Amino acid sequence: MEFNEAKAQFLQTWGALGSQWGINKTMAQIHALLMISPDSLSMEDVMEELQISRGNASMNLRGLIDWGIVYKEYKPGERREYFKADQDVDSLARKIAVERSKREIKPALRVLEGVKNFDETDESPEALKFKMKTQELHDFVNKADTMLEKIVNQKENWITKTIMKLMT
Amino acid sequence: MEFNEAKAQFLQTWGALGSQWGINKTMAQIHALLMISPDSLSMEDVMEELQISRGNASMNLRGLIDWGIVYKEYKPGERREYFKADQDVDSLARKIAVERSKREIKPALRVLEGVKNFDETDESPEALKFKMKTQELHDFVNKADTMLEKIVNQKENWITKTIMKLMT
DNA sequence: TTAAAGTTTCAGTAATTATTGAAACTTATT
DNA sequence: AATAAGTTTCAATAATTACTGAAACTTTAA
Repeated sequence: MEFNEAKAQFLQTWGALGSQWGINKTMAQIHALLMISPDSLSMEDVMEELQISRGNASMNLRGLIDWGIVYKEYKPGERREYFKADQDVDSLARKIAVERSKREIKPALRVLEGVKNFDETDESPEALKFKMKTQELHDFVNKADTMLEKIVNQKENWITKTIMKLMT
Repeated sequence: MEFNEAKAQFLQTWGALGSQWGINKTMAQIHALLMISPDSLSMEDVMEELQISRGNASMNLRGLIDWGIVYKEYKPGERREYFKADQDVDSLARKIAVERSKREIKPALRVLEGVKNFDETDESPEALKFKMKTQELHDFVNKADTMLEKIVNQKENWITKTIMKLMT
């Protein structure tokens, strides 16, 4: 296997993994590309490598910057912007976890809170079961979220550290 | 807020959460519906409640059974099949975690393994960086997967137990 | 062995999500 | 202040993914 083949397969796989985990394919691929590039890349470079349009590149680069995992870089004397991926895999994962908690888990928790005690007077079996189950789910999602926070808040190398703790 | 409103909102939210986490909306909604139902439901019931077609109901119920989180039930004397959700939220999450690891993480790991040592002789800066980064990512994904396994293998109430351990 | 009750499959269609490409906008340079 | 280099936006379109509905299939029971 030579370099370009390996690279294509990697970009492909990382893109697929991304879309399974809620990040769109192109965004994941751009990120992968920036991660393996020794130097930062211009938007043109990204468009060229991944064969995507300017609009697509622009939107997804912005998305990555919003996630806080890609930075703009300005080269002295150069007009155009260059992009660079956060090189630390741990910090990458930490940021993703924090963002997804904020964007998805926290809002869902709020809905569950609202819904679980909807009408104190309704004591039909359906209503009781509903209250019970939504309470349970709320507690569960809440615990999972708390766990995520704890894992993520170990300063560096959190995965290793957490595995260590779990080794008992 | 009265029951039906709360229920609709819950089904809605759980469906959205599902699709963000890689389970399709209808599948997540059927599952949610079965979880809050005091009795098991027939396919007709599910179709009726969620206003979906027979084909859709059939496929997604099968999907849920494949995930191992919904069971068929046969009522004595009755011809039709009834469906029932696993009632234990912990075991639900555990099964999802195990399945997703099997279906998505493990295959991605295999690709990363294949790709990270593609051509021993290529020592261009691009190739070196690529090797380094894919190695790093492989190690990371592998550790995350191991962590998931460890968390999941604590027999019951794994979230609570894991949080306890992390309390240090 | 036939009919009735129920379930599955899948081609066609609908809904959703991602992408393009060109125009509008911004910023720097002469 | 006009031009050039670069970036962003967004309506139109393409690609993907999910859903329908009817036909084919299976199982049970008369």
